[in-house]
Amino acid sequence: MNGVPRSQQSKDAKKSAPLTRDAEATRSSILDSAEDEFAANGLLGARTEAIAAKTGVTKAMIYYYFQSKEQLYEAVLERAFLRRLQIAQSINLAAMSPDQALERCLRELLIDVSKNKNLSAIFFYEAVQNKGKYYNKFGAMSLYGVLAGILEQGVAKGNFRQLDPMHTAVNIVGASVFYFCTRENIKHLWAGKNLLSSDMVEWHIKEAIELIMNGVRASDG
Amino acid sequence: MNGVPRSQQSKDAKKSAPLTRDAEATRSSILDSAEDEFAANGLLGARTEAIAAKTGVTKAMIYYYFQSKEQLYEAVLERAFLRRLQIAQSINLAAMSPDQALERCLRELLIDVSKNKNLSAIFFYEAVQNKGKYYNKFGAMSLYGVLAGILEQGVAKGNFRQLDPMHTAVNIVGASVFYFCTRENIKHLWAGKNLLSSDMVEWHIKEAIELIMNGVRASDG
DNA sequence: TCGGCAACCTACTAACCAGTCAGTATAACA
DNA sequence: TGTTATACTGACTGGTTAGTAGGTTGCCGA
Repeated sequence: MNGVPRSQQSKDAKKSAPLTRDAEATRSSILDSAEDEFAANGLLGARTEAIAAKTGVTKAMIYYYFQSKEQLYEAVLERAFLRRLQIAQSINLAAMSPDQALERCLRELLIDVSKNKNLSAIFFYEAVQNKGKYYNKFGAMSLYGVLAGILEQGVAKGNFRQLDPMHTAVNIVGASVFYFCTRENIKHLWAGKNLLSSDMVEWHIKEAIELIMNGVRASDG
Repeated sequence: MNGVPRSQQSKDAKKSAPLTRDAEATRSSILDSAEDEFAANGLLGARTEAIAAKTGVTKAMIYYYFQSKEQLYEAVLERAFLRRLQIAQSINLAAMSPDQALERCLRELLIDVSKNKNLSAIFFYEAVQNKGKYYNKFGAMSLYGVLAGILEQGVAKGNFRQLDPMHTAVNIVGASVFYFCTRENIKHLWAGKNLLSSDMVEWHIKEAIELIMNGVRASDG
């Protein structure tokens, strides 16, 4: 039974259990639990005791690895954004037409958000509750810049209709992530179905991309 | 100096001041302050002391008029949704074409959300943090039903392309309200401009409606 | 002009929560 | 086998917060 902390050994493990006395695994495990807690309740509403309990360690461990609740939150954001950034940078958008670039960019965003169930809620809490205070350190807003750039080029080349790139970029992100953010609220529209199941996610991606691509395309394109 | 509670008299009034010993005015004034506080921090993060201070009364008054923080929250939701419902019901959508009905519906929603600066944040917190627990009492989800109904008819009549009405309704709401929810985070995209100013709101409404109407319309329509 | 009640306040409690600290257990190495 | 660094714990503190008990003030009717 190596790999499970004493307080959780021989019990039903709640989450990815850290290795016994494995600093790196414990740290990572705290980050996992913290991500869940921050996604559910935001920085303000998150309880350090709840994070500790979910990890299977005592609250003191949080302060052993992270100096404060705030710094733990920043670490969660940083980890989530490094993942996103790696995905975004792996695509060579410059080589594509605006049409292809936008669709590829959207599909990548939607897949990423659907895979990491906490991403959309953390993103939203950070924007609404913290007003982007911690985000801006990680250059997270670059997504809008990338989208607006693609849209601007598309307008110039005549692929897209006369639209405002920045407003449209914001509205596109809204159309894409709203489904994930509010999934617990809207799921009864589909009779309580799990909106993160692969068929529902695929369906959303299809509908979102169709709405957006038709929405930006020039009518004579 | 009638109309101002003692604790706020001869001071700089912070908000809509209740009348002295005017129960109805005080109650309404508490609701105003509570709406601000809940919009900023959610049910969990809201502080009753902050609501009391903003109103210019003591915390005990909140419990005099409302039995608990939770019931105060429900009262705030109810008031906000009665306003929305009245607006929605004042339009005779049945008499319009799907195209007209959708555009009218969206314009009305966007104007409403832009006028009540708290609406989008309260909506968001309720959906994400409370998972719609309190919403559903007021049939607030009817918005999705109305939109999906219009879309379904539009598809049947051939005005709109082959789309899924429910998914599209959700994505449309996302494209419309995301701007308002995240306004404090995205405002630096417009050099810190106030995104609720009338020219910015009009611009957003124009861009959102164009994106959505083009997004749903049949290409041969 | 006075009695009663509705509106309002002061001062409190019990519970909670972020953060600390003194100390214990364990792995790894001498 | 003993020493040490580090992972880890339980029990605590100070500050905060939802909610309450009981007293005070001002209005209105008789």
